[in-house]
Amino acid sequence: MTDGRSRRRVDTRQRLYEAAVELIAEQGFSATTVDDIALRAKVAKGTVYYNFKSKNDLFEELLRHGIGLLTDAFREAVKGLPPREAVGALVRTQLEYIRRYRAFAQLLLSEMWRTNREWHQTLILLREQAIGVIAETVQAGVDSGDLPADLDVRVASAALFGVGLVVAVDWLVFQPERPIEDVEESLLAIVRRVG
Amino acid sequence: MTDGRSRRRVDTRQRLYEAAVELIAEQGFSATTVDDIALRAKVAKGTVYYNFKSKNDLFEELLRHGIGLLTDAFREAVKGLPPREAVGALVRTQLEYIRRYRAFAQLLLSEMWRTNREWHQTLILLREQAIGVIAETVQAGVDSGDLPADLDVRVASAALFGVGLVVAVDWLVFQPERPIEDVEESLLAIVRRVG
DNA sequence: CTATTTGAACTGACTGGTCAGTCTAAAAAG
DNA sequence: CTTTTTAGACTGACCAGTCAGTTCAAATAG
Repeated sequence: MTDGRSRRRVDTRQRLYEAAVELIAEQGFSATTVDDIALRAKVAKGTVYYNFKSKNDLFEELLRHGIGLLTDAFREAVKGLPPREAVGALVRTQLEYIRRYRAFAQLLLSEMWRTNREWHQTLILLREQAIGVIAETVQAGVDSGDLPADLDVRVASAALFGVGLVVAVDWLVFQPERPIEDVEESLLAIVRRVG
Repeated sequence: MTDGRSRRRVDTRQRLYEAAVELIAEQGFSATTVDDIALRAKVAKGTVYYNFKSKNDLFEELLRHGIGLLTDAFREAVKGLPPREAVGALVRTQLEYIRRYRAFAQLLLSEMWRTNREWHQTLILLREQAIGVIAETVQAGVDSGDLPADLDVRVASAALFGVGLVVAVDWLVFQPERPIEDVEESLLAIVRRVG
């Protein structure tokens, strides 16, 4: 499990993830070649195909991996918090995540609303997963009376997720010099109605 | 060029725009081939190259065309309106625009925050153009005291633009059966703090 | 301790297909 | 007449995926 062999393999896969995520964030999936990815990961092309069954497969696993980290962070952030504070915690967690995994967030923003791609079904599932955690929190808020009873939980949660993504990525791409506090404040100001 | 002598040519270009925008919205720029575009536009491949100097060029002109329409609509919408109502009018206009030019909005959402593509500079300029109109309105609101004086006009305008885009496209892609009124309401609820 | 074996991990040249862009000659439109 | 469109063959670059061969690290034997 953790002997030298598999440690090496895990390491290689990690390097491939990192190379792929950066390139795809910048150029998009189709414009990124497997040779590019291998080159940036400092690995032979064959190694990519030893570790993943196709370019598509690499990308799907990448999506799973990245969104898995995000939903874990969400769950951790709201654990034991009362509804009112929980929504704020989700926003801060998302922002923190996007700052840390900037390239992944950029990639997600670009590919999330694309239909007609092989991985679209996977993405729908993963989206459900992430928004699901938000929805639980929002629902708890509605139940406890902290949030308005007529709030459409599904729509509000999806909007919350999308808004955070777009505002944060816009910040990273077009105004990276602004401190994160400003962005957090803007985002919370926009979202205060819901949260 | 557009003075009636070439009505036929304008028509062909329009058909090419429409074909390209749909395909690129679904699949992305790189995954869309020139042959596909020509086929869908019911035009010979050579005609594409008679009208545009390259695939890239076609795409850039498409961006200019689409964002031009949006900024025109923005300007028209706020003409003569007091600041308070003007922001609401912008939101409604953007939503209306996205409903009408769904594919273009989807494409914009996917390509807007991509760096390292040939058209990135063009996109920055066009973004400035659209957000500029919003910023004028927001600034007028701040000046007139309708909006808080400490509001960062630039950030707020960019957020407004991005939020509208992502919420509307999310609606079109994932919940198309919902009536537009719901979405407008959600969006206005989210944005009420700013507008 | 050193030598040998094993299978997992990795390599990179190669293949078959795809695609942007070119070109032609001729037809259609205005 | 000129401008625009057609049909489609062609080229050269590029690229996903393959595969026969190599390296490596750990296990086992001597």
